[in-house]
Amino acid sequence: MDIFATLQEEKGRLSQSENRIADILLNDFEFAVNASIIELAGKADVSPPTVTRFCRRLGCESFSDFKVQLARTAYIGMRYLKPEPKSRETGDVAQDIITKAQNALFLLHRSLDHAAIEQAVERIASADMIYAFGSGGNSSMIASELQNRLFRYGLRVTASSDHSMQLMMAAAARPSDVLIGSSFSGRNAELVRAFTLARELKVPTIALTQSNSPVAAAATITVPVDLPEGNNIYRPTSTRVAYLALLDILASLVAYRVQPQATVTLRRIKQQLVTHRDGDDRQLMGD
Amino acid sequence: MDIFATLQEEKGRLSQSENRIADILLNDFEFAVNASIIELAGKADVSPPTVTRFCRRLGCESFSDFKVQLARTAYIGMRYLKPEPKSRETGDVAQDIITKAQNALFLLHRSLDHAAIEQAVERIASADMIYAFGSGGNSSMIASELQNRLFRYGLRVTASSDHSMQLMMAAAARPSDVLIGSSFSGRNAELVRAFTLARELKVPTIALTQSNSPVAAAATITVPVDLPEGNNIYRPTSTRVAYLALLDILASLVAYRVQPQATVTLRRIKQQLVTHRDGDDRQLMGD
DNA sequence: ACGATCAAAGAAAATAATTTGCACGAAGGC
DNA sequence: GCCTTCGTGCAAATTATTTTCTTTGATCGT
Repeated sequence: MDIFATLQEEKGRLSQSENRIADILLNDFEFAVNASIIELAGKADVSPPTVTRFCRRLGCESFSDFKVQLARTAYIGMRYLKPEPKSRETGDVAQDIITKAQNALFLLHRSLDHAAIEQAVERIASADMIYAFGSGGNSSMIASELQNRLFRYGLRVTASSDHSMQLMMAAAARPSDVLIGSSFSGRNAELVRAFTLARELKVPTIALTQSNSPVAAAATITVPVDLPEGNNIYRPTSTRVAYLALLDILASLVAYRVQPQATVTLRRIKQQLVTHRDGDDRQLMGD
Repeated sequence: MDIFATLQEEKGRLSQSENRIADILLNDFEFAVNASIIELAGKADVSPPTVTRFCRRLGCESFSDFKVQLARTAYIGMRYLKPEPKSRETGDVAQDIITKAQNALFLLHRSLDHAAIEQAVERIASADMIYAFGSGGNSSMIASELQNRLFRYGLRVTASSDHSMQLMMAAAARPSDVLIGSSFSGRNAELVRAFTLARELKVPTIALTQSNSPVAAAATITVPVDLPEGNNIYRPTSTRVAYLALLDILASLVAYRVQPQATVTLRRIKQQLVTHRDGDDRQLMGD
């Protein structure tokens, strides 16, 4: 499916020569994608047949198939290695932001934990009440977004970005409910406290956060999101885009799970909007 | 730079045979990217040399160069033509959402109106007060996100998703201020009303919305966002991701414009967070 | 209307790239 | 220590691609 993923897997089993080829792919990808098999072989100090065999090993039909696969994946996947943007021109800034966002999506996709997602979906879809917690701009957006998405499917949900409220809500929750908490850093101490309280009360909790973090440790189910961040403080957060995509995935799966209910509720909301001719109605639904 | 952009430009000047080749690229791109020159020529009912000439015309060195370029761009750009996702399996749903989001970013990037962005940035950076308006879940998120981003640079900004408040705020605004309104559909009547009022009061307005829409028409500056939407009502909104990226672009450019001020304010905010050891502090800043 | 001129496109030949088959040598197991 | 297996390169065979040359058909001026 994806060359670099395969390369990762096979890495250990590669021979010396094959490793030299792999190094070129990783280090001078631009060259690799444009080179002929002979040029590539020359640079790696191996014979062309070795390159062919290498391609086969990675699951490609032929060398040219390999190049196409490579070009495909890498347009997205390799840009991370590039340094900071060239200038402050509109075009460059835009390119940088867009590319990083696409990359974040790419990395998210590659690192998704399907089992965790399925567990989380199961819990959410069957909960009597859903509490969505998150603070600090980014995560509070995620929390309210969760509410925004889930209520449409006829689920009972509330969001809070207020630490004190979160604690009180956690105290009020029951084992048939679920707490979903988002923390980009995984170090939101207040959220950990709420999760710990929930655990004592046997209320299941779902964390959307970095793995190996305090928040992750405190949760029943962790859906991990592990992405590198850029270091330009003015330049934000391709991570946020990844979180939104993850939310979309979760919400879509939940929707499928509760479908009959969802269809009815959506119809009712739509009815409501059309009746009132709200300007943004199409978006609210087409969302 | 980008094969499909070039194809667009050259379109008119292509001969019959070359047009047949172009059609195959557009319609059966999967085939085109995997085929040899002979297969492609066969399918287009032309001779291999014609294909070579076609590639050259599009600015490529050779046929294989062409295939690489094609694979590169198209991994992102062409998936729109594909029908709905295959199943409701976690993996397929995830793939669909991620791909659509990446596509939205790709399309956004291609359609960005640099001039409009620069005008908007200029207005925002020099405004005495910024009012960010948006309603209905998606756009209200954009509005609060604008606030979340801009206050960090030491700008005076408030956000509202409340129609009545928006009208009142518009009435209170001055010509040295600016109103920024987001509407995914471009048909938010209340926002149009606020913009119209602002125009009477000579308060400049910036719309983030579809071009050729009522909201766009009512605004002083329109930063257009024109993207196709999927039609699965459970499946949301790669558009939102595009809006967020656009916001990032605007905010980053504004930040550069007001940099000295921004650095000071950011330092102060960070100080504040570190002092209070808020869990998510890194994110708030790394944002 | 006729011929000159030119662009477009294909056929065949030339070239280049890629793959296959085979043989050799080194590493590791018996 | 021998045999097996794997990795590798060489050379030949195959295949793909490009170049060159030629034909076709259209356009334009006389």
